[in-house]
Amino acid sequence: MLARRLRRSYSASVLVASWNVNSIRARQDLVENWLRDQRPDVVCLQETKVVDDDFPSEMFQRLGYALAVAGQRSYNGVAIASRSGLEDVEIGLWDERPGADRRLIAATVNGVRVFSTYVPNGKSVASPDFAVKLDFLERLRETLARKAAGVPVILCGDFNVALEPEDVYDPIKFEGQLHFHPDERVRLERLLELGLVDAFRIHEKGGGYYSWWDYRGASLRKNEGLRIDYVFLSRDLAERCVSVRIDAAARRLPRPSDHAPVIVQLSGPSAEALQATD
DNA sequence: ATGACTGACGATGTCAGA
Repeated sequence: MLARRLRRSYSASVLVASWNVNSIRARQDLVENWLRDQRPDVVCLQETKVVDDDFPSEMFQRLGYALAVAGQRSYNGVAIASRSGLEDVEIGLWDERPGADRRLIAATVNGVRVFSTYVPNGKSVASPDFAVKLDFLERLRETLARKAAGVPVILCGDFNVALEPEDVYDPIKFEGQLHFHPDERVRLERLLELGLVDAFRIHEKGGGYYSWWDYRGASLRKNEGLRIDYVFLSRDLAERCVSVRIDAAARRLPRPSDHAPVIVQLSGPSAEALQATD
């Protein structure tokens, strides 16, 4: 507690996390323990898999988080939790239709526009779902261009795309396959051309760092994973990004999500703007 | 070997995930 007060008082640093939890209800205790341990200021969640009325809101309230949720029955679902308040919550892409999958939510945290997104998996490159995935990435780019131009942005989520060969455990095997097909990588690169930076790559250029490992077989033990969960920062915030880590330990806990959280630490004036006022 | 696990829904299986 003292250390946290000191950090908050003197180092002006905030933690922003993104985590595909693969069902917030199945993961409620694990997430609560993780939040108590890591104390992130802002958390973007994906694959909550629950309608809004059944979201475990009390747990987040108990821990001091304001909450914005966009869920649906069985599948998908995104949320943003913040210890610094949430304003101007918006659900969906800029041209969202009623009944669409719940895959995007945005909220403003002290002047920073925060997005939590769950990009469609695509099923396989040959599937019609792959075209839906490409279309979602394009419309996500349009949404950022229209709704968040010129303001500090944190775009978090499970993008279901590995950007670089270093982001897949076997780039030769994955080339042209789902999660590492040129069409989806180009779509994501175009989105980043709006002026967004992959926070993880600010400080780490090497391979072997992943955010997802298959539940099946020995994927985790052999570190055969994919880095498909990202925190993207607008340039002003990227300049204040002190550290980024993927909390692979959370993937090794009992009954884990198949995704690990990504945690970004920001310092400086923008961080102060994001900071809790407690 | 389009498999292996896991969760939701709601049933003793099917779909989706990545």
